[in-house]
Amino acid sequence: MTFDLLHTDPATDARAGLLTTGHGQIETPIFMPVGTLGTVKGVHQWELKEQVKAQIILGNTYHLYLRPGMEVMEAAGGLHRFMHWDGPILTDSGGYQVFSLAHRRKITEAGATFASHIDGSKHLFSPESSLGIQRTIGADIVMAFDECPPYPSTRKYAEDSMHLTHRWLERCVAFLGDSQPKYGHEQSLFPIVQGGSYDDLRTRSCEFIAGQDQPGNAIGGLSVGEPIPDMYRIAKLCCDILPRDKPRYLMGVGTPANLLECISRGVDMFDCVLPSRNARHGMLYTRDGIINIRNARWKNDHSPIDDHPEAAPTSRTHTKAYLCHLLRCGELLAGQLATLHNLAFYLSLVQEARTHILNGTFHSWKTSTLPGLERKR
RNA sequence: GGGGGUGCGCCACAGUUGGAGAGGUGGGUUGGACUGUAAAUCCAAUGUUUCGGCUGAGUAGGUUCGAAUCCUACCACCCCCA
Repeated sequence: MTFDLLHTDPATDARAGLLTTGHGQIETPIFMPVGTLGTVKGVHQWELKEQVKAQIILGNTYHLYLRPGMEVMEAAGGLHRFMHWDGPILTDSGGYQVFSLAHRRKITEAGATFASHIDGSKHLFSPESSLGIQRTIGADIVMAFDECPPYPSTRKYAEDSMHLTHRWLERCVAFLGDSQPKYGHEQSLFPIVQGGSYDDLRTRSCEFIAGQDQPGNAIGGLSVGEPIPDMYRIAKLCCDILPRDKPRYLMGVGTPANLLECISRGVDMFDCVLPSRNARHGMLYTRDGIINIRNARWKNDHSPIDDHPEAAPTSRTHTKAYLCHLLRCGELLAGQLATLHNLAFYLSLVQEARTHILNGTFHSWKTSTLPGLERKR
């Protein structure tokens, strides 16, 4: 994998780059739709490519390991072939499930033992097993197995957890060095910075992670309930330390405004379930603010969902009243149209940011764009 | 025409051996939440009020200390027979 840093905005730390993987190129800054179980919920792969203009999507190690399981995955020839997606894929390591399924797991030095949320059966996720699974899934970017600690965490917990994540990282690096890709394309490891909301821990973690000299670096443990100013402060602190010549991935972030703020602090890659999950729950993101399309006020509004030229084609041809109706009726097409809308919006927003970075107009564009994004309509 | 059954809140359903309940479940409606997806999920409100209460179980009576519950009449709906 290679990363070409094309331009850095003079007024901010925003960067435009080009990431080249075994399954094609990614223009950064980029937003990566989350496709936990080998599908971005409600959206077909054709639509992802043609309408959303997704350049890379996520899969999840923990979830794909439980279902369909690695026997099926290997027989399918990996996730790209299994789900018929020929673009780049990044897999999360299961580290987020250490956080989100905390009540179902136990952490030891060896790894995290989960009681499956499906049938209660016990499974050990270790740095080695997580990376082994990610070898079988065949993602282009594989994530280190980490502990994502909750917010708030005591300093002692955050520090111990950070050291554990660091020790696990060394095992991830060793395992990857001792194993081979299964499907003939390169797999690149991204280590993950932890350290909770403690600046000195974050600094130490960034230095340790950078020292591993992997193809890219990730910032984890944010967007877990901390105040937004803390998220921004830590994102900046990390970006200031993590190497310039490698992509920086802020995991699990965020709202459209979060994206612009973090792009301006030097983040290159994002993923988040908000645009897809919230879409299914009726929340639409637009340049003019946030719409809860279920609200009574849209019931008889026959204007397009979004008439912006970069909006999803289905958002220009279908009306708010129609989507409101579908959602209230629980129709499957509602989730599809709403998800297409939000993901296309996210991708066009970061693409527009990229254009402005390359043109040197990012700062003023960001300043004028931000207020509209978080308005409630 | 005869017999049987059922009637409550926006709707449906369930429940009641006489000790009220502005209660239950589901739906609808009106809002809200959601940040490396246990989420097409979850939460709240949904008679009226001057926030003290008030009114309330088809309608009108009756029995009773006390009735949504028992009795009578009527009304509505459902089922069976003709």
